[in-house]
Amino acid sequence: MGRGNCHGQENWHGKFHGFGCRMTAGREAVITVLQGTKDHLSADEIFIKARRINPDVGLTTVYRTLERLSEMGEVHSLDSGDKRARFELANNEKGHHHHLVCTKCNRMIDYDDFIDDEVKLLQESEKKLSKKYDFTINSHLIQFYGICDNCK
Amino acid sequence: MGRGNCHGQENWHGKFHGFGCRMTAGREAVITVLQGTKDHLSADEIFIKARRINPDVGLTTVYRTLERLSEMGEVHSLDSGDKRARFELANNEKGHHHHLVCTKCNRMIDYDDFIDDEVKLLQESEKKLSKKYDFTINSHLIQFYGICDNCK
DNA sequence: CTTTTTATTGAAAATCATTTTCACTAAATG
DNA sequence: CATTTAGTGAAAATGATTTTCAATAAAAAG
Ligand SMILES: [Mn+2]
Ligand SMILES: [Mn+2]
Ligand SMILES: [Zn+2]
Ligand SMILES: [Zn+2]
Repeated sequence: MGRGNCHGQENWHGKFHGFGCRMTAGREAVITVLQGTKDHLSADEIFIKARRINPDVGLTTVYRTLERLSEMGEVHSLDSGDKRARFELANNEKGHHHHLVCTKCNRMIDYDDFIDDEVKLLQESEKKLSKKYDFTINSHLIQFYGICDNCK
Repeated sequence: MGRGNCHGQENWHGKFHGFGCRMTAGREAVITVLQGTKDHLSADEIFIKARRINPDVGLTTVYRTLERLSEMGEVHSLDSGDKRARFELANNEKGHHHHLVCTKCNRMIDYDDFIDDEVKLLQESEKKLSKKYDFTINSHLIQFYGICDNCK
């Protein structure tokens, strides 16, 4: 029956190879952690979970892997207002979404409601702004800040 | 002719007093710097400019003043993607605006074009999202990321 | 104008997430 | 096997921000 890679699983080995990189045990652990959570984890939190999968992984490798994956466009680095970065897979089942950010516990809540309207408006703005300010727009950020249900 | 404070100048002494704080030479220097620039300066950049006004000001005082003013709602702390925070007066002649952020030089460019449409959409989203997610929304952030005219 | 109270200060040390260094290992290639 | 190059963990370095602490200045009280 062919050679693996059924069930829509991603060919990470191939993706890395395309960037002149190798798929290693450490990187696999980091990716497994990212695939196995709905949260927006910090490097440190990813490190702890990755260690449960492979106790040999070092924090340095977690940072390096996250940076590599960001460069490859496979991971998004998020700012929760906390001083540490948080990460999520770019291509997850959630699709394009924005975040509600709790200023008390720094939790980031996904939402994709009304996002089509938001994106449509942003695209119109982008077109006009990029012309007016001679500014090449590559991406946008929308976040709402406040207090989450847990925190009130 | 009364006692000062004509010409729409703000009564900083009174503002601080209202928060149980004192108006000092260091704080005045920081505020003067913020009032005198159109840029979005880092703490360090504010420190350097403040020193030209009052050579006795310390970097610590700059940080403390910026935090105090943020608590008072008089200063906005901004994230340029750079690792250091940038600051602007909350009540400046610019009014409510958003930013284009250059990912190459980290410059933040003000814009208020089309902002009414943006804000209107955001307010509608806010209403629905806060109900659906039981999330109390206090503020929002919109930024566009890309390459500024200087950098291309 | 004193005295007392309390906020503010600068310098130096501490914090803490992230990055860099370095000597070593593992993978790929021939 | 021999060579080349990517990847590694531990420890050290970095750099923005915060904290500590003893000294000072402003406000309030007398
Ligand atoms: Mn998300
Ligand atoms: Mn601005
Ligand atoms: Zn919360
Ligand atoms: Zn630029």
